[in-house]
Amino acid sequence: MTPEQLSTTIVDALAALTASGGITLPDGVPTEVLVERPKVKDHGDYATNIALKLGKRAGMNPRDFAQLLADQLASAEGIASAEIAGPGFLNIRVAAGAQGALAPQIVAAGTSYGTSDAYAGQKVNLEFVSANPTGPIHIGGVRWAAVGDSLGRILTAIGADVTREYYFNDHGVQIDRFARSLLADARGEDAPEDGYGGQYISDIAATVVAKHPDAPTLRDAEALETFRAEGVDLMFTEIKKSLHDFGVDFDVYFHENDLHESGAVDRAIARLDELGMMYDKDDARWLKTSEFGDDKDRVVIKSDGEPAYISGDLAYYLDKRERGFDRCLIMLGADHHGYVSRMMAMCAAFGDTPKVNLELLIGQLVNLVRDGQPLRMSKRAGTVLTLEDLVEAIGVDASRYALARYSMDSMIDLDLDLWASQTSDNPVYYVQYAHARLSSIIRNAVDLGVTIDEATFDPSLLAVEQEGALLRSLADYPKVVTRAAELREPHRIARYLEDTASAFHKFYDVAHVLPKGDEEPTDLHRARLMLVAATRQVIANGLGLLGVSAPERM
RNA sequence: GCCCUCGUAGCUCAGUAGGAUAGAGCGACCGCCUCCUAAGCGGUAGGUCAUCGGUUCGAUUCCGAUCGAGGGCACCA
Repeated sequence: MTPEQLSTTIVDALAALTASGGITLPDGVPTEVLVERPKVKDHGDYATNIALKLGKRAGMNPRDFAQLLADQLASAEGIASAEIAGPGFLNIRVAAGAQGALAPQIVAAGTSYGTSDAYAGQKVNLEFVSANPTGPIHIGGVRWAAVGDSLGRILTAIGADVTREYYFNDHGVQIDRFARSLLADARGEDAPEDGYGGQYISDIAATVVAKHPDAPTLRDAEALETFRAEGVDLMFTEIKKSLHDFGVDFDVYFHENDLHESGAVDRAIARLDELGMMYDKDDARWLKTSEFGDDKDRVVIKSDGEPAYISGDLAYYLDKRERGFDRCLIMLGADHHGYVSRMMAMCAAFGDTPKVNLELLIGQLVNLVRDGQPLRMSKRAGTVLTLEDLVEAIGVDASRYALARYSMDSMIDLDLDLWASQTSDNPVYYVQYAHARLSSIIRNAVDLGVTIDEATFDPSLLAVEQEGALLRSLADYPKVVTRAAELREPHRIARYLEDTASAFHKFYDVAHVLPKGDEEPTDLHRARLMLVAATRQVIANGLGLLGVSAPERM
């Protein structure tokens, strides 16, 4: 019995009551009922406030309504008891057998347990990281790498056709600065005032010179072009590699330059012109974003005839839509939140629906802390904290878990000492340890001749309180995945795994799974082993959604 | 000045499709290893859910104001 099944059971009971004339619902019987896990254990396995919601509509005291529903539910299959509490809550206990039946279902479903078809048929474009190729991925971008990739996995799990996309800003002044910084380094000059510093600039410059020994001595324009082209290429390759090593691979690397060279920008502007969204003023061309909630209109073509930055965004968005994406999600740091209203306005100007066809996910920034002191970085000074630095300090698993574990709305201070520690302070180990313990039990079961078999499995044997709690936790998983996907909140998966790992450790503490000493395997051993196998599957599936490994041994 | 996010236990953070006694980990204190991994489990202590007001039968959750923290407000990219 999962919460979803219980919801259905309650809906059926409401329908039966309506049919028998016991209650009258003016708006009809709801299609689903909110079923919660009560905070207080004494309140039962599940609770619903449906009587409070519907009582008034039915013209009844909520408690009377709840009483009728409780009586009806008492005879429903899988329900052990239904009691009224407080103003009209219904506290429900599920029969032990009904709960335990889930375990073999999970084992049979395997990696597909928790997946659904909620987003089946939807083409989703997920853009994240998109760091400029002017330096290594720094700490600001790493959060999106971890969270974005995880979100991609989660959306895939609910049936979406996900394309991970990286927008490569290889056009404009930042690239010029990068090229000038490389050239200056190669010529042994100081870095330009507005340029980039750091060892990586010297390394790249040296690599370019090794390939083109005469590059520094060329005329400025030619030299710059050489360093630009080669430098961007090297940086691009390096960024791809470090992301790959982090477990993040993109389906599409989209180059901004292509938009300008292919005429896509002109086409997008022409399209908006047709829609009557453009006008000329002060020798510039403007987009009427203020008609759709932006603070003011935005310049698309500057008075000098050059396209403004937003022109690339217009073309890029249109391109995504023309490639057939129903939903375009873009993950950005808090320093970009000012773009939200203009991007939404741009979406509306094209005649699309903001927040449906285009969604901007804004996440707060990350600070690294070591020995209680924040680590400050400066691009100019070259003290850049990179993805590699983080991985070197705490490893890929801990990095990804730590970054995905918190709500994107909250700023996080990542304590490197904590996340590097191999102790219980460290949440990623707590979850991974549960998986290792589960794996160990399953390994040992083979040696002891305990096997799982759905045909002989007796769910009613899983009657200990901690077994019920663990089963209910496993039953929550599909809903957690759906919620995480719909709310774009991967951290819910991590928190869920911690809860489930906790439920397992508690179960482990009170229920010995395998036969001790010379004991012969019993049905109870086999039933518990089934629960262990189901739990391991769920934790492995959840860790998979976070891109974190599920170790067999620790 | 305007806009966005946040403010929950000593610390780091969950939770709010309005609900019953607000949760976890860490830190502190006290316990638990002849048998499946003690990277674990149990217990104690710790809160006016920033403040004030509003809506509601009911607000940590929704709305408004105030205070505090971070970020952002170009014909830059």
